[in-house]
Amino acid sequence: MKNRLEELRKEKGIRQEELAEALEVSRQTIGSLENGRYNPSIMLAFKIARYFNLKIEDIFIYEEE
Amino acid sequence: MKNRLEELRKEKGIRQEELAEALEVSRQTIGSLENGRYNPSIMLAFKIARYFNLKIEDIFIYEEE
DNA sequence: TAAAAATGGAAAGTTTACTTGACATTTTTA
DNA sequence: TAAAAATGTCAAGTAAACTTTCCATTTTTA
Repeated sequence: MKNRLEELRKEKGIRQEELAEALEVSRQTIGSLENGRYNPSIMLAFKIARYFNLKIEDIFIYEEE
Repeated sequence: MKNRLEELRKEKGIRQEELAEALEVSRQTIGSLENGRYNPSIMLAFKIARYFNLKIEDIFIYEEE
C-alpha cells in the first residue's frame, strides 16, 4: 500500500511532530507510515483522513499483495 | 467503530465462510468483525470494500473513542 | 422434530501496529 | 558554516489483529 502522507503534510507546511500530536500518535509512527515501514490501523487511517478532509481512498492507495 | 458487514453479507445471501474464503481470512475473523470484537486492518478493510463495490467509509462507520 | 449446517465465542499462539528511548544523518536557520 | 531543528531508523516492549482448534448454541432443512 502506498500513501500520500508526506505530500499532504508538506502541503500543510507542518512537521511530523505536529501531525503526530494532532493525531495523538508518536512521531515515529508518522515517520514509519511516510516511509512505508507499516500500514496504519483503520482507526488511524480514519483520523488521518478526517485531519486532511479527505477520504481514506484518497490518501491510501491499495495495491494487491 | 460500527460496520455494516453482516447486513451486506446477508444482502448477498452468502455465509460467513464464503465471505471469509473470498477475502482470504478465517471464518472467525468475519464473525469477530460482524460482532464488533475488533476492527479490521486497513488491508482487510480495502478488500472488503472492493468485494462489495463500496468505499471503506460506506461500510465502516468511524466514531470517536 | 431430529440431524445438519451455520454462527458465536473462548483460548493460546503469531504477526503487525504502535510506544518510548536513543542516536545518527540531513536540512534549515542565524 | 556552525548550531539548531527536523527526520531516519533501530531496539525492545505492549496492544491489537489475526490464526487454528475446539465446543456450545442457534438456525435451517429433510
